[in-house]
Amino acid sequence: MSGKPSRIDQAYTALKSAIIEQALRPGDKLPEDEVGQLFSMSRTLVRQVFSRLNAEGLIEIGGKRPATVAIPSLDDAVAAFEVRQALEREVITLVIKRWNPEHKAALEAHLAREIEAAKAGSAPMSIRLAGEFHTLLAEMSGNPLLSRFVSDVVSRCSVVLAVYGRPHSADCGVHEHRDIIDAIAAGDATSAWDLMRHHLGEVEARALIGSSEDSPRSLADMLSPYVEGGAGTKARPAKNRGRPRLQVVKENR
Amino acid sequence: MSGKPSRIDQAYTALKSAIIEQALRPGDKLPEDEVGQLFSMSRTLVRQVFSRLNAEGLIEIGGKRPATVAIPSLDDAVAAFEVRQALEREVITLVIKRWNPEHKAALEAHLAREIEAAKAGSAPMSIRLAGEFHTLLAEMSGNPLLSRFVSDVVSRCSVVLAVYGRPHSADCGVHEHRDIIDAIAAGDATSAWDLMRHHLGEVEARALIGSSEDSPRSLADMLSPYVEGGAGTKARPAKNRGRPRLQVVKENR
DNA sequence: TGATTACCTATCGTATACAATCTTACGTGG
DNA sequence: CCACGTAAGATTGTATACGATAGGTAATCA
Repeated sequence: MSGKPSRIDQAYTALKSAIIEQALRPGDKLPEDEVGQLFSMSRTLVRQVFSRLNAEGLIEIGGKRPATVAIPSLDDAVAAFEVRQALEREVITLVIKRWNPEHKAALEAHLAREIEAAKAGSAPMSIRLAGEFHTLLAEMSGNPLLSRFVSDVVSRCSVVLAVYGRPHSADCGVHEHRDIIDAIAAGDATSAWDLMRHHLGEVEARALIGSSEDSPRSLADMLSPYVEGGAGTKARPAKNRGRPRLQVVKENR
Repeated sequence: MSGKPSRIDQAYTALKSAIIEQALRPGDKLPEDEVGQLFSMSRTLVRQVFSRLNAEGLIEIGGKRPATVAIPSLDDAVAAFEVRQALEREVITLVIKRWNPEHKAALEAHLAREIEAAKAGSAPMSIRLAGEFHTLLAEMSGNPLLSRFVSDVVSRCSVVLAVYGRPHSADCGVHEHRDIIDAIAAGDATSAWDLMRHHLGEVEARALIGSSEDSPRSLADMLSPYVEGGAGTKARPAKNRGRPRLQVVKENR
């Protein structure tokens, strides 16, 4: 599909995935040079990556402190779901308008993967796929801008879930995805809207207390599955050698 | 209001204004170091500014050529207005829900400025105020994320107008703004939606042929009203002196 | 022993330096 | 006169260097 994702894109995707799958948790610190070493790039590029992540509300940068994984306020959470409702409503309208068999096939395939992940009990995978269901739907709207906005707001909602959601219940109602697909396939916009509203309401309702214990690990450990090559312990540009000083960066507060 | 807008913010605002008011026209080139000299900052910071402008679809960066003011495709244009409809519908819903006298006063004041600008025949001012009416409304929704999205999409629509719109007709129906305020004040969501839909339809309808003549000028001339201090001919950090080599950068193609 | 202060390290903000690549202009050959 | 190849210049991509500042740590004093 995409010819050559730049290193920036790779790091961006890796960090985004790590945050959404909750390998990095809200409040975790992300020092620029450490991340740079992990991805074998200079702070200049890390900064660009951070800039993008910040624009999507996934991390917070600015005040000369290290960047941190975002901790959305309750207001932010409500706002995100409010906007999400409006956007996904439009998505449904457009998808129904442009509905075709390929769309159905793609959604069915995705749903199958969701079910599989749920059966396997893979929480990170489930979380990721649940979000991707909505971005996939958005892409079918044929409106790239809408798609971008939805992707953005879905990311924000994922972080909200990480902060306020119950630890593990993020299977996001695969059932409900099933019903939404059917309603869209039937061309029934009204009931699809209702289903989506109910579905997002359910997701939002999981915004309750969700204190999860802290187990401090190193940034390298948390990110290693996402770094190309599997770890940050090789392919460094022959500088700053020795033990890479990857220590506890986890924020315990 | 805001304590200290950083130099980055100033440059961002200046360039955004210049683009929206069509002092910079789609296709115009924006070399990093030249812009940096105009705003007395290094390319590093210019890059951050460009990154933000790019995220909002105002300029295009990337392929190792100079950044250019964006030229949205027709598809982009349609997409922007589609999303805008959905977002502004939600705005109306929320504003009605939180309606209070201060909101009315602020909108009336803004409308007065719009009328004044229209009477004075100041096209750039009119264009800017017409857009700001919608962002102002969005801010009253009390949802910062929605506000950001609306601001983003309104910017995109402004550029679309610059590319496809008729040269001067951008007074954006002050009348219609009047009616929308009234409908919201009356708490009549349905008719406010209709009015907004019609209004945006009108704006979108101006996307016809809009060939405007080219009159090559220097980037410094085009931007000088937006640079703090009024011109880029002073306060440069004691380097690269002499005549600043500001030549024709206008893209004529 | 507890609070306070001075220092010191970590980390970021900004500028600059160097390398890669595209654009443009010019000269040469058909 | 036009097409094409080559070289010079302009412009961006990436890395590094330097200065500023916040936060933590340890030593000091009551």
